Amino acid sequence: MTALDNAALRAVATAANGEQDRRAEIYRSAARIFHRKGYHATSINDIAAAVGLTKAGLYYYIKGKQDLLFAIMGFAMDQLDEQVIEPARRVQDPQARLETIVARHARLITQDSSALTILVNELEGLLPDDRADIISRQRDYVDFIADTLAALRDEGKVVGLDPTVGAFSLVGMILWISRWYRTDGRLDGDEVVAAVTRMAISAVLSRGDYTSAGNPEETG
Amino acid sequence: MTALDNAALRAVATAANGEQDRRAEIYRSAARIFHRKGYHATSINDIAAAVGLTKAGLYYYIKGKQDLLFAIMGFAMDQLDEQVIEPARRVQDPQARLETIVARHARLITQDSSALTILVNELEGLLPDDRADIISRQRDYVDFIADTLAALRDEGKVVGLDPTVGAFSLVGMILWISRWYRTDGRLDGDEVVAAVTRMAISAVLSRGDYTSAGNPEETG
DNA sequence: AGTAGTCTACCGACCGCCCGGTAGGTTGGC
DNA sequence: GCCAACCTACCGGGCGGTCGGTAGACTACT
Repeated sequence: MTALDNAALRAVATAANGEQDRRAEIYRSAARIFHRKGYHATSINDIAAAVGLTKAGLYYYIKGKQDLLFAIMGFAMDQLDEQVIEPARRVQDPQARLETIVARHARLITQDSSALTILVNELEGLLPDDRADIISRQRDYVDFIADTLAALRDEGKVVGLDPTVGAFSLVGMILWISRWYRTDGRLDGDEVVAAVTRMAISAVLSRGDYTSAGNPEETG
Repeated sequence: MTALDNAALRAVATAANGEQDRRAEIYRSAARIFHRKGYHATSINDIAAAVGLTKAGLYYYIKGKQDLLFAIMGFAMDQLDEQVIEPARRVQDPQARLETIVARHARLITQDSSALTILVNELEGLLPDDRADIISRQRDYVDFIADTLAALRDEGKVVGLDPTVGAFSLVGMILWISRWYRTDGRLDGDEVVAAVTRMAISAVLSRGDYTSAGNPEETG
C-alpha cells in the first residue's frame, strides 16, 4: 500500500466512515452491556467507559439513554426482518417456510443474542411511542408465523393447534436459547439450531396416533 | 363503615394474623410491580405507595430491596417445588410425568405469573450468594426435566433429542406464556395449558416418519 | 511558509433529581 | 406506661444530562 493509498483511505475513513464506526462501536458495546446487566441497571457511565470515553464525550454521539435503547431495538428488529422474515417470505411451501423461520431466528441468536434479547426484555424502558412501534413490528412477526401455521393446517399437516398459541410457543422456545446457549458449551451453534428446529417442527406437526399417557389429575 | 366496624376489623387483623397478612400483601404487591416495571425500575416508594405506607413505614416490614426480591424468588421457587416437582416425582411413567410437569408449570403461570416471571428475569438484581442459591435450584429443575426426557429416550419414545436441549426448550415454551397470555383473552387458562402441554409432548416424542420439508439453504 | 480561523471530537465540572436507607419521633390500643 | 406500627425529615450518593471549554487537525488567506 502506497502512501497515497493510505492517505486516501484515511481521508475516506475519517471523513465518511470514521464517525459511523465509532457510533457502531458504541451501539455494539451498549447492546452487550444492556444484555448482561439490563437496561435500568446500566449507567451511561458504564457504556462510556466501555468505549473509552467520558460521559460527556459519549453524548457527542448519542441523544440520550432511551434513544440508544430504541436504536438497538430497531437494529434487532431490522435484523429479524432482513435475515428471517424476508428470506422466509420467499419460501412457498409452508413447512419449509417454518423451518426457515425457526432455523434462521435461532441462528441469529446463537451468533449474537445481545440486541435480539434486549428487543424482548427491555420494552418497558422505551418511551410510549417507541414502544408502540416495536410492539407493532413484533406482532407482525408473530402473525407471520401464525399465518404459516394456518397454511400448514389448511394442508392437513397441523391439526387441532391454535396458530396463535403455536406461534407464541415456538417464539418462546427460540428466544429462550439466549438464556442457556453458551458458545463454549457441549454443542456448537449449528447443532443447537438443528435440534431446536427439529423440535419446533415436531411440536406443530400432528401425529395421527397421538394419545396422552394418561394423566387424569391434569386432564380431568 | 362505623368506628366500631373499623376497630373490630383492625383488632382481628392485628391480633391474629395482622402482621403476617400485611407482610404477605407487601410481597404480593412488590411481586406485581416488579413484574410490571422490572426490579430496577421499581422504587421502594412505588411499593410503599401500593400498600398505603410511606417508605419508612415499609421498612418496618422489610430489610431492604434486595431481600424483598430474594424473598419473592424464593417463594416462586417454593411454588415450583411444591406444585410441580413434588407432584411430578410421584408419577412413575415418564411421559405422564412430563405431562404433569408441563401442565402444572403452565397452570401456575396462567394463574399468577408475577413471582415465577421475576424468578427468571431478575436474577442479576440479587446478591451473588442469593443468586447462586436460586440458580442452583433452577438447575435442579431443568435436570429433573432432562432426566425425564432421558427416561423417555430409554423407552424409545424419544429419539435423537438431546435431553438438556429438550428440557431448556420446553421451559422456554412454558415461561413465555406469561408474556402473551391474557386473562381476558380469546382462550381461557385451561385451554392454554392444554394446548401448550400437547405441543410440548409432541415436540419431544419422535415421529418415525419425520422428514424435513426440504430446505437446502438451511440444512446444507 | 506562516498564520489566523474553523470544526470535530472530545473532557472536567457541574446541575437537579431521585434513589435506598435511616434516625428519631408520634400515636393509638393494650 | 409501653410497645407495635407507623410517620416526617433527612442523608450520602449516583443518576441522566448539560455547559463551557479546548487540543489538534485541517483550511484559507496572505
